[in-house]
Amino acid sequence: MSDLSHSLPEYNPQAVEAEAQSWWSDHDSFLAREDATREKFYCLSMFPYPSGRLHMGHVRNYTIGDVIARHQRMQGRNVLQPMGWDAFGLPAENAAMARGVAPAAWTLDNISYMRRQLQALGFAIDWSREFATCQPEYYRWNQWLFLRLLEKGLVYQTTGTVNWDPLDQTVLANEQVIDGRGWRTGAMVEKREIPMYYMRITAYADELLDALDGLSEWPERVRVMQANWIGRSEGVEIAFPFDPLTREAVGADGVLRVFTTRADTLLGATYCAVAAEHPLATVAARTNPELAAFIDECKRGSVMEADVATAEKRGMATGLFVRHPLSDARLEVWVANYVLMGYGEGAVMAVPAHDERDFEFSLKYGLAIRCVIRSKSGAYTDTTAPWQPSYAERGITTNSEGFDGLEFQQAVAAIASALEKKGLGQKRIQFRLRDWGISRQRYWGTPIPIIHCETCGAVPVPEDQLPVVLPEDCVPDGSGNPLRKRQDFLNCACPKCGKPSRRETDTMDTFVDSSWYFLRFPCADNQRAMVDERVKYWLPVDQYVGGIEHAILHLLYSRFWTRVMRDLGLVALDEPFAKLLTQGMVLNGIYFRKTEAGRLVYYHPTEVDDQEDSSGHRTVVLLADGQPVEPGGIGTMSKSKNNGVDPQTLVDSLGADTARLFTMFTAPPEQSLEWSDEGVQGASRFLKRIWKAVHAHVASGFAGPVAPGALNHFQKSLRRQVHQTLAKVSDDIGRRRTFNTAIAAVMELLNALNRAETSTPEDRAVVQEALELTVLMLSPIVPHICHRLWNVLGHPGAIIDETWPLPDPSALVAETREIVVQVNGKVRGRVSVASTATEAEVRTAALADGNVQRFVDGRTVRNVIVVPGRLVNVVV
RNA sequence: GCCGGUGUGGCGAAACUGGUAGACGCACGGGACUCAAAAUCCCGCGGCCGCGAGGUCGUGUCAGUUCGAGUCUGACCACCGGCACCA
Repeated sequence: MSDLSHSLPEYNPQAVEAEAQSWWSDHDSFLAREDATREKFYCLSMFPYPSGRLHMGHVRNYTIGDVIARHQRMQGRNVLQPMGWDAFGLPAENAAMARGVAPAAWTLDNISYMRRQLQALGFAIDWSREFATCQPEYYRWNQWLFLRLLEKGLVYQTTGTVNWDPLDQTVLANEQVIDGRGWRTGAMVEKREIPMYYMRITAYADELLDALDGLSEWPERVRVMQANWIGRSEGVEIAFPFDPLTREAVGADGVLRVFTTRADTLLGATYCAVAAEHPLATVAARTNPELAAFIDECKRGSVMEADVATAEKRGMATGLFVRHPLSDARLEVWVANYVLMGYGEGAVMAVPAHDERDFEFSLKYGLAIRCVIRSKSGAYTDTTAPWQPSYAERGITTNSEGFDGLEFQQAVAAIASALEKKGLGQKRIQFRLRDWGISRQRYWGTPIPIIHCETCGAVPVPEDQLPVVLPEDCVPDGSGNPLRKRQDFLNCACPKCGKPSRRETDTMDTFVDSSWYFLRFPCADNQRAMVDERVKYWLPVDQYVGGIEHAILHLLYSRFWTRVMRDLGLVALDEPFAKLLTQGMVLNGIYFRKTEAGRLVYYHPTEVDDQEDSSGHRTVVLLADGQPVEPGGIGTMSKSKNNGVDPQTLVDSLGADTARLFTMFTAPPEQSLEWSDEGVQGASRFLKRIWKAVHAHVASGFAGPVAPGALNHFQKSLRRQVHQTLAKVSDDIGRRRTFNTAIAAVMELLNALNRAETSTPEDRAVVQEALELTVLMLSPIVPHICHRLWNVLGHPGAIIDETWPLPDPSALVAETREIVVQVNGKVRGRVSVASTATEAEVRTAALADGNVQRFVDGRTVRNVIVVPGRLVNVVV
């Protein structure tokens, strides 16, 4: 064999990959055609934002999708795996500012580069269906559907809060606000209320929540996150009537409405708190400059929920009062920064004894604490200080006038009905989910099809004037939306009265684009309709693959949008994605130095020497100067941390198959994946081993078919392993989607094959069968090398058109089994018994084992537990 | 802060239904081949005790359930993802 190996052809990934790819392209292998007679499989990976080059997250995402698609194809399904581009968005505008190129040109360049990269990775994509969301042929349907929803009242206009940079006079995205300041100007960011369009996703809240139960093929964690996001809660809306003083200030009679899930604690309310944007706060601020200043300050804060929730609790009394709806006590109204205008009524009743936030707030400002719930478990008897989580438990009402001694449910019911009688409250369901604000004050997006006329107001663009085409030659400069300076875009005639009018310059959230792109792939060539009957054949998406970071927003919006289209009669579908796989992030080491100015400078892992000596002492130095660098742990590959790995370099050096194999082998798909250059080498080494094994085998001629009856013990046992591996790999790829364990099993098999005898024709027949099955099993994962090796093994056809093999059941039968013997739960021996052995025989054999006897000897056997085919536990 | 996840050798991980902890790979150590190196092939590789047979401890921490717990329950700690204008 060593003589032969010198003459074997070398594995040259570039040549092998180019050959396979041109075969696929010459034969249109990936073209998907509708065929009602065949079972379809729509395999979709989340389309990329064309940021410039592929990153490892893309490689991982699309390899997972490709493995599933190719495996399904081999199982005889009619597979559609399309690709498109999520082409609108902020990075194009940032690149435009940095380089002075128009976002359109930048985006299109990126797309053509990244398309070549995807092709070089050998993904089985049907490119005939490709589109980008920045093409008018696509986004016109965003506009069309927007107008349909406007008619139906599912789109409406109201004000929304945005980050405002006072120097640049522009709206900032959350990521453009750094420590409360504009990223370019450094000016303190303000909150500003501006008119925006909203989609009424809350109208579907119940359905979106209930349908989660039916998504049995979605990861549990995604369903839980979505359910919490929708956040249905049953509670009571309570009206606190204005005190005479408040009536005077407001100039009218009225009530302060709050929503609470804890109506049982109503008698413990000692004050009310409203958000800074609440009308009562505005009224009070008119005559109170100090309060006005405080409200102003609150409005300057971040609009992000995380910031609001972690900010120190602050507040100020308004001097206005309301009356307790049951006790008629006078309660003061406070403005508090922990009350969100966007949830419920923008006001809460504060029960310091039984709510942690209210408790903290009342301690700080010396407000009354009134305990009205008695602990069922006896965890506490009063709630004065300090806070314990048990204070918020549901207990028994006490100190609550006529409502004492009731359990949670009864208390809520009794108090709600008392309130209802007085006309001061009723049971209500509240969702945490808010309507979806889709207006963006940005250039690179779908224009909102509205015309503003001085006489007629906001007028929808008539259908025959769609699409409203976005001019593609603008170069944003950071000071507001460049569309506002484009007279040719702005000026138009009012569709109603014909007077000169102005076009809306806001564009749509890019989540609109990604909320229905999967419905467009089946019919991307249709210029007359948004979707057509081909959607019925391909949808739902059978397997959707994408990052866990999309678990809530993108997936929820897509589920909403699909239902909206269903209700417009456009599709006959509730849920767009039958099965979901959320892949983990790709991580790499982080290294940095702190400059004298306190700024962090990040170094790429390849620029750093990171070593640990035998005593565990870690030395990290920069290769360039030998001076120390700080290790920053491990984190998501990103530009900002300078720890990304360019897939292109890897594909150019070791090949696409190595890149694919490494990402599939190193971690299970749902977990995060740590980059390792040594691991990549290992993947490449494995491919070389397979290459060599196949060539070495055929170098001495092809073997005949296996004759199972003629095999000796060793041949049988090897063949059993081959078919066991096939069974495991089929299950791992097809059901469990644990590609890492599938690959590990094939590696084990190859190790066994390399040790196998190859002297007799029977030996060689078993090996030939094993190599053929190995190449078939690996072909979805490393398709290029398998394409070649299949031919080398003597098959004239292409492996992509082969059928997925089935294990031979007769090969799986074993004559003996090894049983583990434990004494008191500790392994003390192993015995080999016939597969057909009875429980009594297994038990006898176990007790007869020498080492087992040592531990049993002289003690009483109390119990013997026999787990058939696995182990025996002797309890003494 | 809230919601979700993760935690196992020097490292990435495996153990799928409560039943042999560490498969497979990486790194490392030893050997073969070589003038030498690389590549390749073979062997070893959780800690401690023991010449060995074997023993003993060990799955983030602390408790619990069980004949038996990485797996189930409760409390806690650390890290990661999302939090509505990044996509």
